[in-house]
Amino acid sequence: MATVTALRTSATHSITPKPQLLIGAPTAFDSTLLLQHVAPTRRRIRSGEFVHAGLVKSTIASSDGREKVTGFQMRGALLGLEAMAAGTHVCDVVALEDGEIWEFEFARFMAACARVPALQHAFTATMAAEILAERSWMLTLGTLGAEQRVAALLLDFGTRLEALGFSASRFVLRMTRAEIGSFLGLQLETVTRAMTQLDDRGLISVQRREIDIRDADGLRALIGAPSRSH
Amino acid sequence: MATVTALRTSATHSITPKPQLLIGAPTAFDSTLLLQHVAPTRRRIRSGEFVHAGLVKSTIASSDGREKVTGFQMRGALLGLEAMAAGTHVCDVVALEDGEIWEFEFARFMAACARVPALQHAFTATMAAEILAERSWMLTLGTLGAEQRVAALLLDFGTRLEALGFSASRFVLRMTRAEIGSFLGLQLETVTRAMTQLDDRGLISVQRREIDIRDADGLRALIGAPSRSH
DNA sequence: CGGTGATTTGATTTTTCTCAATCCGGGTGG
DNA sequence: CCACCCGGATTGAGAAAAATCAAATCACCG
Repeated sequence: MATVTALRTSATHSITPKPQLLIGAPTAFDSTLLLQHVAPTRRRIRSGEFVHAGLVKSTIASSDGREKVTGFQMRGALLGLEAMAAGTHVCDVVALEDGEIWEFEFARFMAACARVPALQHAFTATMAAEILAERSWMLTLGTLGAEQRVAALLLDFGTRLEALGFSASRFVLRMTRAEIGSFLGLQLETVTRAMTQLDDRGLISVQRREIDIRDADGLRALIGAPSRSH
Repeated sequence: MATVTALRTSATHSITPKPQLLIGAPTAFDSTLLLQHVAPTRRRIRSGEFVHAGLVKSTIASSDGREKVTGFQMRGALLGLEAMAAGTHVCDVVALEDGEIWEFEFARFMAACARVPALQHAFTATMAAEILAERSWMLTLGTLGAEQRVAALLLDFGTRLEALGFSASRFVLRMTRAEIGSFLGLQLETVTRAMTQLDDRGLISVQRREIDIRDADGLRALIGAPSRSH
Protein backbone atom coordinates (compact mmCIF):
# COMPACT_ATOMS: atom_id res chain seq x y z
CA MET A 1 0.00 0.00 0.00
CA ALA A 2 1.36 3.30 -1.04
CA THR A 3 1.92 5.73 1.77
CA VAL A 4 2.91 9.30 2.22
CA THR A 5 5.17 11.14 4.57
CA ALA A 6 3.55 14.19 6.01
CA LEU A 7 4.53 16.68 8.63
CA ARG A 8 2.04 19.10 10.04
CA THR A 9 1.42 21.32 12.97
CA SER A 10 -2.11 22.37 12.22
CA ALA A 11 -4.67 22.65 9.47
CA THR A 12 -8.06 24.14 8.85
CA HIS A 13 -10.55 21.36 8.97
CA SER A 14 -8.41 18.36 8.35
CA ILE A 15 -5.74 17.59 10.87
CA THR A 16 -6.00 17.76 14.62
CA PRO A 17 -4.74 21.10 15.94
CA LYS A 18 -1.81 19.76 17.91
CA PRO A 19 1.51 19.51 16.12
CA GLN A 20 1.92 16.16 14.46
CA LEU A 21 3.74 14.27 11.84
CA LEU A 22 2.09 12.08 9.30
CA ILE A 23 4.33 9.57 7.74
CA GLY A 24 4.23 6.44 5.66
CA ALA A 25 6.41 3.85 4.01
CA PRO A 26 8.53 6.20 2.01
CA THR A 27 11.07 5.80 -0.68
CA ALA A 28 12.82 9.08 -0.23
CA PHE A 29 12.51 8.98 3.53
CA ASP A 30 13.82 6.15 5.63
CA SER A 31 10.74 5.00 7.47
CA THR A 32 12.46 2.13 9.22
CA LEU A 33 14.67 4.60 10.96
CA LEU A 34 11.72 6.71 11.84
CA LEU A 35 9.62 3.86 13.15
CA GLN A 36 12.41 2.79 15.46
CA HIS A 37 12.52 6.13 17.20
CA VAL A 38 9.09 7.66 16.94
CA ALA A 39 6.08 5.53 17.77
CA PRO A 40 3.57 6.00 14.97
CA THR A 41 -0.20 5.99 15.10
CA ARG A 42 -1.38 3.96 12.19
CA ARG A 43 -4.53 5.19 10.54
CA ARG A 44 -6.48 4.18 7.50
CA ILE A 45 -8.03 6.91 5.45
CA ARG A 46 -10.65 6.95 2.75
CA SER A 47 -10.53 8.99 -0.40
CA GLY A 48 -12.03 12.39 0.15
CA GLU A 49 -10.56 12.72 3.60
CA PHE A 50 -7.38 14.53 4.31
CA VAL A 51 -3.93 13.18 3.99
CA HIS A 52 -3.38 9.65 2.96
CA ALA A 53 -1.44 7.58 0.58
CA GLY A 54 -0.98 6.63 -3.02
CA LEU A 55 -1.49 10.13 -4.21
CA VAL A 56 -2.37 13.35 -2.49
CA LYS A 57 -2.60 16.92 -3.58
CA SER A 58 -1.47 19.85 -1.47
CA THR A 59 -3.42 23.04 -1.76
CA ILE A 60 -2.89 26.50 -0.43
CA ALA A 61 -5.61 29.09 -0.03
CA SER A 62 -5.66 32.79 0.69
CA SER A 63 -8.14 34.63 2.84
CA ASP A 64 -9.89 36.06 -0.19
CA GLY A 65 -10.74 32.65 -1.54
CA ARG A 66 -8.00 32.08 -4.06
CA GLU A 67 -6.82 28.51 -4.02
CA LYS A 68 -4.05 26.69 -5.76
CA VAL A 69 -2.73 23.17 -5.90
CA THR A 70 0.90 23.39 -4.83
CA GLY A 71 1.86 19.86 -5.63
CA PHE A 72 0.97 16.22 -6.14
CA GLN A 73 2.75 13.92 -3.74
CA MET A 74 3.31 10.22 -4.06
CA ARG A 75 4.46 7.63 -1.60
CA GLY A 76 7.58 8.72 0.19
CA ALA A 77 7.04 12.42 -0.14
CA LEU A 78 7.49 14.70 2.82
CA LEU A 79 4.50 16.93 3.43
CA GLY A 80 3.76 19.74 5.77
CA LEU A 81 7.25 21.07 6.12
CA GLU A 82 5.92 24.58 6.10
CA ALA A 83 3.81 23.83 9.13
CA MET A 84 6.89 23.83 11.31
CA ALA A 85 6.31 27.49 11.90
CA ALA A 86 4.36 26.78 15.03
CA GLY A 87 0.64 27.28 14.79
CA THR A 88 0.70 28.52 11.27
CA HIS A 89 -1.59 26.87 8.81
CA VAL A 90 -0.27 26.86 5.31
CA CYS A 91 -1.82 24.18 3.21
CA ASP A 92 -4.29 21.35 3.13
CA VAL A 93 -3.59 17.88 1.95
CA VAL A 94 -6.33 16.00 0.17
CA ALA A 95 -6.35 12.35 -0.76
CA LEU A 96 -6.85 11.51 -4.41
CA GLU A 97 -6.81 7.77 -3.81
CA ASP A 98 -7.59 5.42 -0.97
CA GLY A 99 -4.61 4.55 1.15
CA GLU A 100 -2.96 4.61 4.48
CA ILE A 101 -0.87 6.92 6.60
CA TRP A 102 1.02 6.94 9.83
CA GLU A 103 0.81 9.83 12.13
CA PHE A 104 3.43 11.26 14.46
CA GLU A 105 3.62 14.09 16.87
CA PHE A 106 5.92 16.77 15.63
CA ALA A 107 7.54 17.39 19.01
CA ARG A 108 8.33 13.73 19.48
CA PHE A 109 9.76 13.59 16.00
CA MET A 110 12.07 16.51 16.59
CA ALA A 111 13.23 14.98 19.84
CA ALA A 112 14.03 11.78 18.03
CA CYS A 113 15.93 13.78 15.42
CA ALA A 114 18.07 15.27 18.15
CA ARG A 115 18.87 11.81 19.54
CA VAL A 116 19.47 10.05 16.26
CA PRO A 117 21.79 11.77 13.79
CA ALA A 118 20.84 9.38 11.03
CA LEU A 119 17.20 10.36 11.38
CA GLN A 120 18.19 14.00 11.41
CA HIS A 121 20.08 13.51 8.19
CA ALA A 122 17.26 11.62 6.54
CA PHE A 123 14.87 14.35 7.51
CA THR A 124 17.16 17.10 6.30
CA ALA A 125 17.87 15.38 3.02
CA THR A 126 14.22 14.70 2.29
CA MET A 127 13.30 18.24 3.14
CA ALA A 128 16.02 19.63 0.93
CA ALA A 129 14.90 17.46 -1.94
CA GLU A 130 11.36 18.74 -1.56
CA ILE A 131 12.48 22.33 -1.59
CA LEU A 132 14.63 21.62 -4.60
CA ALA A 133 11.73 20.11 -6.48
CA GLU A 134 9.55 23.04 -5.59
CA ARG A 135 12.10 25.52 -6.86
CA SER A 136 12.34 23.57 -10.05
CA TRP A 137 8.62 23.88 -10.57
CA MET A 138 8.78 27.58 -9.93
CA LEU A 139 11.25 27.84 -12.77
CA THR A 140 9.08 25.74 -15.01
CA LEU A 141 5.93 27.72 -14.30
CA GLY A 142 7.74 31.00 -14.65
CA THR A 143 9.50 30.36 -17.91
CA LEU A 144 7.53 27.86 -19.94
CA GLY A 145 4.30 28.00 -21.92
CA ALA A 146 1.19 25.91 -21.41
CA GLU A 147 2.13 22.99 -23.63
CA GLN A 148 5.58 22.80 -22.10
CA ARG A 149 4.26 22.89 -18.57
CA VAL A 150 1.96 19.98 -19.27
CA ALA A 151 4.82 18.10 -20.90
CA ALA A 152 6.97 18.73 -17.85
CA LEU A 153 4.26 17.47 -15.54
CA LEU A 154 3.76 14.27 -17.49
CA LEU A 155 7.49 13.61 -17.54
CA ASP A 156 7.65 14.26 -13.82
CA PHE A 157 4.84 11.83 -13.11
CA GLY A 158 6.57 9.23 -15.25
CA THR A 159 9.84 9.68 -13.44
CA ARG A 160 8.31 9.49 -10.02
CA LEU A 161 6.13 6.51 -10.82
CA GLU A 162 9.13 4.70 -12.22
CA ALA A 163 10.99 5.34 -8.97
CA LEU A 164 8.10 3.59 -7.23
CA GLY A 165 8.31 0.60 -9.52
CA PHE A 166 5.61 1.48 -12.03
CA SER A 167 5.78 2.22 -15.71
CA ALA A 168 7.20 5.60 -16.59
CA SER A 169 5.39 5.78 -19.88
CA ARG A 170 1.90 4.46 -19.23
CA PHE A 171 -0.14 5.64 -16.29
CA VAL A 172 -3.49 6.96 -15.23
CA LEU A 173 -3.87 10.49 -13.96
CA ARG A 174 -5.54 10.52 -10.61
CA MET A 175 -6.54 14.17 -10.70
CA THR A 176 -8.91 16.26 -12.77
CA ARG A 177 -7.92 18.70 -15.50
CA ALA A 178 -8.91 21.49 -13.16
CA GLU A 179 -6.48 20.29 -10.50
CA ILE A 180 -3.69 19.98 -13.02
CA GLY A 181 -4.50 23.43 -14.28
CA SER A 182 -4.44 24.86 -10.80
CA PHE A 183 -1.02 23.40 -10.20
CA LEU A 184 0.36 24.56 -13.53
CA GLY A 185 -1.24 27.99 -13.38
CA LEU A 186 -3.51 27.27 -16.34
CA GLN A 187 -7.19 26.89 -17.02
CA LEU A 188 -8.55 23.39 -17.38
CA GLU A 189 -9.39 24.00 -21.02
CA THR A 190 -5.81 25.04 -21.68
CA VAL A 191 -4.59 21.82 -20.09
CA THR A 192 -6.90 19.81 -22.31
CA ARG A 193 -5.76 21.65 -25.40
CA ALA A 194 -2.12 21.24 -24.51
CA MET A 195 -2.61 17.50 -24.11
CA THR A 196 -4.45 17.32 -27.40
CA GLN A 197 -1.60 19.17 -29.09
CA LEU A 198 0.98 16.83 -27.58
CA ASP A 199 -1.11 13.96 -28.85
CA ASP A 200 -1.34 15.48 -32.31
CA ARG A 201 2.44 15.81 -32.40
CA GLY A 202 2.71 12.13 -31.61
CA LEU A 203 4.55 12.76 -28.36
CA ILE A 204 1.90 11.23 -26.16
CA SER A 205 -1.39 9.44 -26.39
CA VAL A 206 -4.22 10.78 -24.28
CA GLN A 207 -7.48 9.05 -23.57
CA ARG A 208 -9.16 11.03 -20.89
CA ARG A 209 -7.05 10.19 -17.84
CA GLU A 210 -5.01 7.48 -19.47
CA ILE A 211 -1.62 8.71 -20.55
CA ASP A 212 0.84 6.97 -22.81
CA ILE A 213 4.14 8.72 -23.29
CA ARG A 214 5.24 7.76 -26.78
CA ASP A 215 8.28 10.00 -27.12
CA ALA A 216 9.80 11.03 -23.82
CA ASP A 217 12.84 12.54 -25.54
CA GLY A 218 10.55 14.57 -27.72
CA LEU A 219 8.83 15.90 -24.63
CA ARG A 220 12.15 16.73 -23.04
CA ALA A 221 13.29 18.49 -26.20
CA LEU A 222 10.11 20.49 -26.12
CA ILE A 223 10.90 21.70 -22.64
CA GLY A 224 14.54 22.35 -23.40
CA ALA A 225 13.71 25.08 -25.86
CA PRO A 226 11.67 27.63 -23.97
CA SER A 227 8.92 29.55 -25.64
CA ARG A 228 9.37 32.51 -23.35
CA SER A 229 12.53 34.30 -22.45
CA HIS A 230 11.93 35.91 -19.05
CA MET B 1 25.28 47.35 7.91
CA ALA B 2 22.61 45.13 6.54
CA THR B 3 23.48 41.49 6.39
CA VAL B 4 22.01 38.29 5.15
CA THR B 5 21.70 34.82 6.51
CA ALA B 6 22.69 32.24 3.99
CA LEU B 7 23.11 28.51 4.13
CA ARG B 8 24.84 26.65 1.36
CA THR B 9 26.58 23.44 0.56
CA SER B 10 27.84 24.24 -2.88
CA ALA B 11 27.29 26.49 -5.85
CA THR B 12 28.40 26.90 -9.43
CA HIS B 13 30.90 29.71 -9.54
CA SER B 14 30.10 31.56 -6.38
CA ILE B 15 30.62 29.76 -3.12
CA THR B 16 33.45 27.46 -2.16
CA PRO B 17 32.54 23.82 -2.77
CA LYS B 18 32.64 22.71 0.82
CA PRO B 19 29.43 22.93 2.80
CA GLN B 20 29.11 26.23 4.48
CA LEU B 21 26.73 28.63 6.04
CA LEU B 22 26.63 32.30 5.30
CA ILE B 23 24.96 34.38 7.89
CA GLY B 24 24.55 37.95 8.96
CA ALA B 25 22.88 40.17 11.48
CA PRO B 26 19.36 38.99 10.95
CA THR B 27 16.02 40.07 12.15
CA ALA B 28 14.21 36.84 11.59
CA PHE B 29 17.13 34.75 12.70
CA ASP B 30 18.76 35.12 16.09
CA SER B 31 22.37 35.81 15.18
CA THR B 32 23.51 36.30 18.73
CA LEU B 33 22.60 32.75 19.46
CA LEU B 34 24.35 31.60 16.38
CA LEU B 35 27.52 33.55 16.99
CA GLN B 36 27.81 32.05 20.43
CA HIS B 37 27.88 28.53 19.13
CA VAL B 38 29.31 28.65 15.64
CA ALA B 39 32.47 30.63 14.99
CA PRO B 40 31.84 32.82 11.96
CA THR B 41 34.23 33.94 9.26
CA ARG B 42 33.56 37.57 8.62
CA ARG B 43 33.89 38.67 5.05
CA ARG B 44 33.22 41.86 3.20
CA ILE B 45 31.79 41.59 -0.27
CA ARG B 46 31.44 43.99 -3.14
CA SER B 47 28.40 44.39 -5.32
CA GLY B 48 28.54 42.04 -8.25
CA GLU B 49 30.00 39.21 -6.21
CA PHE B 50 27.98 36.45 -4.75
CA VAL B 51 26.11 36.57 -1.53
CA HIS B 52 26.25 39.64 0.59
CA ALA B 53 24.06 41.97 2.48
CA GLY B 54 21.50 44.70 2.21
CA LEU B 55 19.74 43.05 -0.64
CA VAL B 56 20.44 39.96 -2.64
CA LYS B 57 18.59 38.11 -5.33
CA SER B 58 18.44 34.35 -5.57
CA THR B 59 18.33 32.87 -9.01
CA ILE B 60 17.81 29.38 -10.29
CA ALA B 61 18.91 28.19 -13.70
CA SER B 62 18.20 25.13 -15.77
CA SER B 63 20.66 23.30 -17.98
CA ASP B 64 19.12 24.73 -21.10
CA GLY B 65 19.80 28.28 -20.06
CA ARG B 66 16.49 29.33 -18.60
CA GLU B 67 16.96 31.43 -15.52
CA LYS B 68 14.61 32.88 -13.00
CA VAL B 69 14.88 35.07 -9.96
CA THR B 70 13.38 33.08 -7.11
CA GLY B 71 13.39 35.80 -4.54
CA PHE B 72 14.78 39.02 -3.16
CA GLN B 73 16.22 38.66 0.32
CA MET B 74 16.89 41.37 2.81
CA ARG B 75 18.86 41.41 6.02
CA GLY B 76 17.91 38.55 8.24
CA ALA B 77 16.74 36.21 5.53
CA LEU B 78 17.83 32.61 5.48
CA LEU B 79 19.36 31.58 2.19
CA GLY B 80 20.55 28.34 0.74
CA LEU B 81 18.20 26.05 2.59
CA GLU B 82 17.80 23.95 -0.47
CA ALA B 83 21.54 23.33 -0.56
CA MET B 84 21.22 21.04 2.42
CA ALA B 85 20.80 18.20 0.00
CA ALA B 86 24.47 17.42 0.04
CA GLY B 87 26.40 18.45 -3.02
CA THR B 88 23.41 19.66 -4.93
CA HIS B 89 23.57 23.06 -6.46
CA VAL B 90 20.23 24.74 -6.62
CA CYS B 91 20.56 28.46 -6.88
CA ASP B 92 22.95 31.37 -7.01
CA VAL B 93 22.85 34.37 -4.78
CA VAL B 94 23.87 37.69 -6.24
CA ALA B 95 24.44 40.92 -4.36
CA LEU B 96 22.40 43.90 -5.45
CA GLU B 97 24.07 46.23 -2.98
CA ASP B 98 27.37 46.42 -1.19
CA GLY B 99 27.38 44.86 2.22
CA GLU B 100 28.72 42.25 4.49
CA ILE B 101 28.21 38.63 5.34
CA TRP B 102 29.36 36.05 7.80
CA GLU B 103 30.15 32.61 6.72
CA PHE B 104 29.76 29.33 8.56
CA GLU B 105 30.44 25.76 7.80
CA PHE B 106 27.28 23.82 7.42
CA ALA B 107 28.50 20.81 9.36
CA ARG B 108 29.57 22.94 12.29
CA PHE B 109 26.24 24.70 12.23
CA MET B 110 24.29 21.47 12.36
CA ALA B 111 26.41 20.24 15.23
CA ALA B 112 25.67 23.42 17.10
CA CYS B 113 21.99 22.94 16.40
CA ALA B 114 22.15 19.52 17.99
CA ARG B 115 23.82 20.95 21.10
CA VAL B 116 21.65 24.03 21.47
CA PRO B 117 17.91 23.53 21.28
CA ALA B 118 17.28 27.26 21.07
CA LEU B 119 19.43 27.48 17.97
CA GLN B 120 17.66 24.51 16.52
CA HIS B 121 14.35 26.18 17.11
CA ALA B 122 15.49 29.47 15.63
CA PHE B 123 16.75 27.66 12.59
CA THR B 124 13.58 25.65 12.19
CA ALA B 125 11.34 28.66 12.64
CA THR B 126 13.26 30.77 10.16
CA MET B 127 13.27 27.99 7.65
CA ALA B 128 9.57 27.41 8.03
CA ALA B 129 8.90 31.11 7.56
CA GLU B 130 10.91 31.10 4.36
CA ILE B 131 9.02 28.14 3.00
CA LEU B 132 5.77 29.76 3.99
CA ALA B 133 6.66 32.96 2.16
CA GLU B 134 7.67 31.01 -0.90
CA ARG B 135 4.38 29.14 -0.94
CA SER B 136 2.56 32.40 -0.67
CA TRP B 137 4.36 33.72 -3.74
CA MET B 138 3.50 30.59 -5.65
CA LEU B 139 -0.13 31.31 -4.96
CA THR B 140 0.26 34.92 -5.99
CA LEU B 141 2.04 34.08 -9.22
CA GLY B 142 -0.40 31.34 -10.03
CA THR B 143 -3.60 33.21 -9.45
CA LEU B 144 -3.05 36.92 -10.02
CA GLY B 145 -2.55 39.08 -13.10
CA ALA B 146 0.41 41.28 -13.91
CA GLU B 147 -0.78 44.44 -12.21
CA GLN B 148 -1.72 42.53 -9.08
CA ARG B 149 1.59 40.74 -8.93
CA VAL B 150 3.47 44.01 -9.06
CA ALA B 151 1.18 45.45 -6.39
CA ALA B 152 1.86 42.43 -4.21
CA LEU B 153 5.59 42.81 -4.64
CA LEU B 154 5.56 46.47 -3.70
CA LEU B 155 3.48 45.77 -0.62
CA ASP B 156 5.83 42.97 0.33
CA PHE B 157 8.86 45.22 0.01
CA GLY B 158 7.17 47.83 2.12
CA THR B 159 6.33 45.34 4.82
CA ARG B 160 9.79 43.90 4.96
CA LEU B 161 11.52 47.25 4.91
CA GLU B 162 9.32 48.42 7.72
CA ALA B 163 10.33 45.39 9.75
CA LEU B 164 13.92 46.53 9.28
CA GLY B 165 13.12 50.01 10.50
CA PHE B 166 12.67 51.79 7.19
CA SER B 167 9.66 53.44 5.63
CA ALA B 168 7.01 51.07 4.35
CA SER B 169 5.68 53.54 1.82
CA ARG B 170 8.71 55.21 0.32
CA PHE B 171 11.69 53.23 -0.90
CA VAL B 172 14.05 52.70 -3.78
CA LEU B 173 14.00 49.52 -5.76
CA ARG B 174 17.43 47.98 -5.88
CA MET B 175 16.75 45.72 -8.82
CA THR B 176 16.00 46.23 -12.50
CA ARG B 177 12.64 45.82 -14.15
CA ALA B 178 13.98 42.70 -15.81
CA GLU B 179 14.81 41.16 -12.45
CA ILE B 180 11.41 42.03 -11.08
CA GLY B 181 9.84 40.56 -14.18
CA SER B 182 11.83 37.39 -13.84
CA PHE B 183 10.67 36.97 -10.27
CA LEU B 184 7.05 37.72 -11.10
CA GLY B 185 6.99 35.66 -14.26
CA LEU B 186 6.49 38.70 -16.46
CA GLN B 187 8.37 40.60 -19.14
CA LEU B 188 10.09 43.80 -18.12
CA GLU B 189 7.78 45.86 -20.30
CA THR B 190 4.80 44.34 -18.56
CA VAL B 191 6.26 45.29 -15.19
CA THR B 192 6.74 48.85 -16.37
CA ARG B 193 3.22 49.04 -17.70
CA ALA B 194 1.77 47.61 -14.52
CA MET B 195 3.58 50.22 -12.47
CA THR B 196 2.41 52.96 -14.77
CA GLN B 197 -1.16 51.74 -14.39
CA LEU B 198 -0.87 51.67 -10.62
CA ASP B 199 0.46 55.20 -10.82
CA ASP B 200 -2.40 56.29 -13.07
CA ARG B 201 -4.87 54.87 -10.57
CA GLY B 202 -3.23 56.95 -7.87
CA LEU B 203 -2.24 53.93 -5.83
CA ILE B 204 1.47 54.55 -6.08
CA SER B 205 3.90 57.06 -7.48
CA VAL B 206 6.71 55.71 -9.61
CA GLN B 207 9.80 57.59 -10.68
CA ARG B 208 12.09 55.05 -12.20
CA ARG B 209 13.26 53.13 -9.16
CA GLU B 210 11.75 55.41 -6.58
CA ILE B 211 8.49 54.09 -5.23
CA ASP B 212 5.96 55.92 -3.15
CA ILE B 213 3.02 53.89 -1.99
CA ARG B 214 0.16 56.36 -1.76
CA ASP B 215 -2.69 53.97 -1.04
CA ALA B 216 -1.59 50.72 0.53
CA ASP B 217 -5.17 49.70 1.24
CA GLY B 218 -6.02 50.29 -2.37
CA LEU B 219 -3.21 48.00 -3.39
CA ARG B 220 -4.37 45.35 -0.96
CA ALA B 221 -7.92 45.64 -2.25
CA LEU B 222 -6.59 45.16 -5.75
CA ILE B 223 -4.97 41.92 -4.75
CA GLY B 224 -7.96 40.73 -2.79
CA ALA B 225 -10.08 40.44 -5.88
CA PRO B 226 -8.39 38.01 -8.23
CA SER B 227 -8.44 38.55 -11.95
CA ARG B 228 -8.12 34.88 -12.70
CA SER B 229 -10.00 32.02 -11.22
CA HIS B 230 -7.75 28.98 -11.61
C1' DC C 1 29.35 65.84 -23.92
C1' DG C 2 28.78 61.39 -25.97
C1' DG C 3 27.88 56.58 -24.61
C1' DT C 4 25.64 53.06 -22.26
C1' DG C 5 22.25 50.64 -19.83
C1' DA C 6 17.72 51.03 -18.02
C1' DT C 7 13.15 52.53 -18.58
C1' DT C 8 9.16 53.96 -20.84
C1' DT C 9 5.88 53.98 -24.53
C1' DG C 10 3.68 52.35 -28.84
C1' DA C 11 2.00 48.91 -32.27
C1' DT C 12 1.22 44.30 -33.21
C1' DT C 13 1.16 39.32 -32.51
C1' DT C 14 0.68 35.42 -29.71
C1' DT C 15 -1.00 33.04 -26.01
C1' DT C 16 -4.23 32.11 -22.83
C1' DC C 17 -8.65 33.00 -20.79
C1' DT C 18 -13.49 33.04 -21.02
C1' DC C 19 -17.94 31.64 -22.34
C1' DA C 20 -20.67 28.26 -24.47
C1' DA C 21 -21.88 23.97 -26.35
C1' DT C 22 -21.14 19.18 -26.84
C1' DC C 23 -19.39 14.71 -25.76
C1' DC C 24 -18.39 10.80 -23.00
C1' DG C 25 -18.44 7.31 -19.35
C1' DG C 26 -19.94 5.63 -15.08
C1' DG C 27 -23.56 5.16 -11.97
C1' DT C 28 -28.54 5.12 -10.74
C1' DG C 29 -33.11 4.02 -10.57
C1' DG C 30 -37.05 2.49 -12.99
C1' DC D 1 -31.51 -4.04 -19.14
C1' DC D 2 -31.85 0.45 -20.43
C1' DA D 3 -32.82 5.47 -20.28
C1' DC D 4 -31.32 9.12 -17.79
C1' DC D 5 -28.18 11.99 -15.22
C1' DC D 6 -24.09 14.09 -13.85
C1' DG D 7 -19.32 15.33 -13.43
C1' DG D 8 -15.52 15.61 -16.10
C1' DA D 9 -13.41 16.23 -20.71
C1' DT D 10 -13.32 18.14 -25.13
C1' DT D 11 -13.96 21.47 -28.75
C1' DG D 12 -15.04 25.99 -30.75
C1' DA D 13 -15.25 31.08 -31.14
C1' DG D 14 -14.26 35.42 -29.46
C1' DA D 15 -12.12 38.49 -25.86
C1' DA D 16 -8.50 39.71 -22.90
C1' DA D 17 -3.96 39.58 -21.24
C1' DA D 18 0.69 39.48 -21.90
C1' DA D 19 4.62 38.83 -25.03
C1' DT D 20 7.17 40.59 -28.72
C1' DC D 21 9.21 43.89 -31.67
C1' DA D 22 10.57 48.56 -32.20
C1' DA D 23 11.64 53.17 -30.96
C1' DA D 24 12.27 56.99 -28.04
C1' DT D 25 13.65 58.86 -23.62
C1' DC D 26 16.19 59.27 -19.50
C1' DA D 27 19.95 59.08 -15.90
C1' DC D 28 24.31 58.39 -14.92
C1' DC D 29 29.28 57.99 -15.78
C1' DG D 30 33.57 58.64 -17.70
